[in-house]
Amino acid sequence: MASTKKVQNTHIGDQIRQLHGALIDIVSVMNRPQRDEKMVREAGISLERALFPLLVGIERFGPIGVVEMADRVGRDYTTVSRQVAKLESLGLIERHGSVADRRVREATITPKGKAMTDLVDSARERMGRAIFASWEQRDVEELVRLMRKFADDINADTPGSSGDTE
Amino acid sequence: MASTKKVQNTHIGDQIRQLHGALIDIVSVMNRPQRDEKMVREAGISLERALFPLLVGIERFGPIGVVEMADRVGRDYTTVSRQVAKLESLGLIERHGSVADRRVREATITPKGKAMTDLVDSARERMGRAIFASWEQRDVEELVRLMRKFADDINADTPGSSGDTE
DNA sequence: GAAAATATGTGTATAATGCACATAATAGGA
DNA sequence: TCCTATTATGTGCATTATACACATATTTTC
Repeated sequence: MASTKKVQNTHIGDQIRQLHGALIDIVSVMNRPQRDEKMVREAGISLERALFPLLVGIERFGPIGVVEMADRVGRDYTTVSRQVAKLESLGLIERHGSVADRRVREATITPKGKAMTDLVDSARERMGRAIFASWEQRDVEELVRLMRKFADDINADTPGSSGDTE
Repeated sequence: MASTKKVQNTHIGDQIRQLHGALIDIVSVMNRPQRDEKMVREAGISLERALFPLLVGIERFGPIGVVEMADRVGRDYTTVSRQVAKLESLGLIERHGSVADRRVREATITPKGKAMTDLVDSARERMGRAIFASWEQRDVEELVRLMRKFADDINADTPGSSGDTE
């Protein structure tokens, strides 16, 4: 029991390091703003760098309030408040007071905003297809399954929005 | 839900969407600055938000020049130039002219900087252990293997540093 | 060796960010 | 019910981050 556990402990430490390394590499590619921005600019629309993640987040998680969104992107909610207002003024999102809680002004993507995220989505899908073309179907399925599981667990492990203040 | 395998094209599109969603969730957790910053602050050191990714990148990829680093984090190299200079003035990294190319001033992490990244590393390992405690050993191995494979392929697919400049 | 390309750095204007503070709505207890 | 604490949102303001224009040093190419 003891010796097995010990070996396993060092092993999992190594695995966590490897996993983190892979994530850094992936995010590194995702971070290159040229891809998204260039594409969007070619579509005749210009959007500030910091606004894009918010637009994508609203498309994905909307209707969503400012505070929850801020927690997701890891920025102060006052910052997000301004940026969401900007997205609204650009006509890319809409906001309506929540019926359940009238303090919340829930943001939803508009068709105009959706058109922009669709552009990026299709580009991402093209890239994904190119990458997975050489993969075993089973490996793709496993990657999706395990990545989803990992995301769920890491989210569950995190106290989320309320436990981490200060 | 739908009958599997039949239309592989739509299936892979769906898988890519799921994968992207999982990645967003994971990055969302990684993005929460509270964890890293709070920990570092508790260690008696205060470090600006934007400097941390650079420090981690230098620890991981160093010795590395400004331009390559900028490409990795997706910021203009003039921005990175200033921030790397700041890290240097804080004694967290060192820079020496490359012998192969004297234009390049390669940045390397110092023991003081390493102590900071080690703090975060150990916190990440603790979190990872907590999450994977309930996982099948085989699933962990598969996640690591496939995530690494995915990172490699996505990096290979990307033209890298030079092919994307406007 | 001259010209083009590359790595780095600085000046400057603009955008982003966060803190202090304010307002409105909800929740919970007396 | 009223009173207080909490939460969601927004604004004023100072600071930081960012990127473009420009400059310098070095390498590469022809």
